[in-house]
Amino acid sequence: MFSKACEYAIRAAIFIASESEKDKRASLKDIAREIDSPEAFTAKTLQKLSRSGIITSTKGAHGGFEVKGDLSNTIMISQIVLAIDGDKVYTRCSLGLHNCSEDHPCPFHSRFKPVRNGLQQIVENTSLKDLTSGLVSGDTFLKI
Amino acid sequence: MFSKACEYAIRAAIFIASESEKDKRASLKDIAREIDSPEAFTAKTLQKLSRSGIITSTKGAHGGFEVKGDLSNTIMISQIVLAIDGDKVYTRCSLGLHNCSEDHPCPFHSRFKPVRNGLQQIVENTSLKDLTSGLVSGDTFLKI
DNA sequence: TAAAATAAAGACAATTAGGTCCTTAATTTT
DNA sequence: AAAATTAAGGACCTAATTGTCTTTATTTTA
Repeated sequence: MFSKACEYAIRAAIFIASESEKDKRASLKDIAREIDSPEAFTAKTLQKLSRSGIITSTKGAHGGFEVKGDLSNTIMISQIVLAIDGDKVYTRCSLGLHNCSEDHPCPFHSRFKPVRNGLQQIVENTSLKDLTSGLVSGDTFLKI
Repeated sequence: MFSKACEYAIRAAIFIASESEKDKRASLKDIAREIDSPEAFTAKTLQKLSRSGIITSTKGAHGGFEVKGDLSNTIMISQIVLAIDGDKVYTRCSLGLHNCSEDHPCPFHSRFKPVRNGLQQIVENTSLKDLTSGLVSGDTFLKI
């Protein structure tokens, strides 16, 4: 579904947002520990999120990553997915046809469409903040 | 979503079923041509389908692959997916947690569940025959 | 100003997925 | 019986993804 990089990115973003709510920056080391991900690889995906403007990074002592302002309310999960995996999750044909469309559908097209659209709706309508609150309340988890 | 191998398997099965309806066997060469897939690689996935009992194969001149009896009515797409990709499409956590469950959910769990279940329902309730009829009638396509 | 702490960046390595090739086995046709 | 046709199987190759390591740049603290 999502690539590993994207999975790490979403989990990392949730952790970073939860720290940002406490006005703390999250260091790469802390992130990797809290989401149980490979540090250097996670760094790469965080760089992409940073370049996409979803998070900001600061070097030096007490540096790290943060979500600026109360932005976590307006950042949608779809933005993270788009930054890392592109839009292929929503657009790709389930049977791998290159030109699958309403006009030229694969045999599975009409049945698969609701699933794909459902996924798209959910990632577009779920904010980073939505996912952060469950973590903060202790109802959801980022590792194991 | 599905692996390439699984995409080819589903497309191949649909073509084979459409030929079986005409009491013809489909040769590997024909299959690869009709679904526009790499021949040798497709052969591997057809071997898996064959070992799983979903299709049967016959060697020698005028041999090839077929769907026996009127089985294409009782073969569900889920069986093909299971034979090639296993059940991870329905079971895997969207954020990659190893033990994600109702008791220990990832932040995306509750939102993602309907999508995953929707997919499962669709592949379990769609038969090979369902997908074959659109092809036979010319309404759906297996390539490009 | 020097040292420490941190992210950025690029080169590299390992793993997995996707794909090819060649030989063998089985069946049919001649 | 010999030749032709087809799938099976194994070894191999390639590309993409995932992951590591080392150096550099930036910032803060001592």
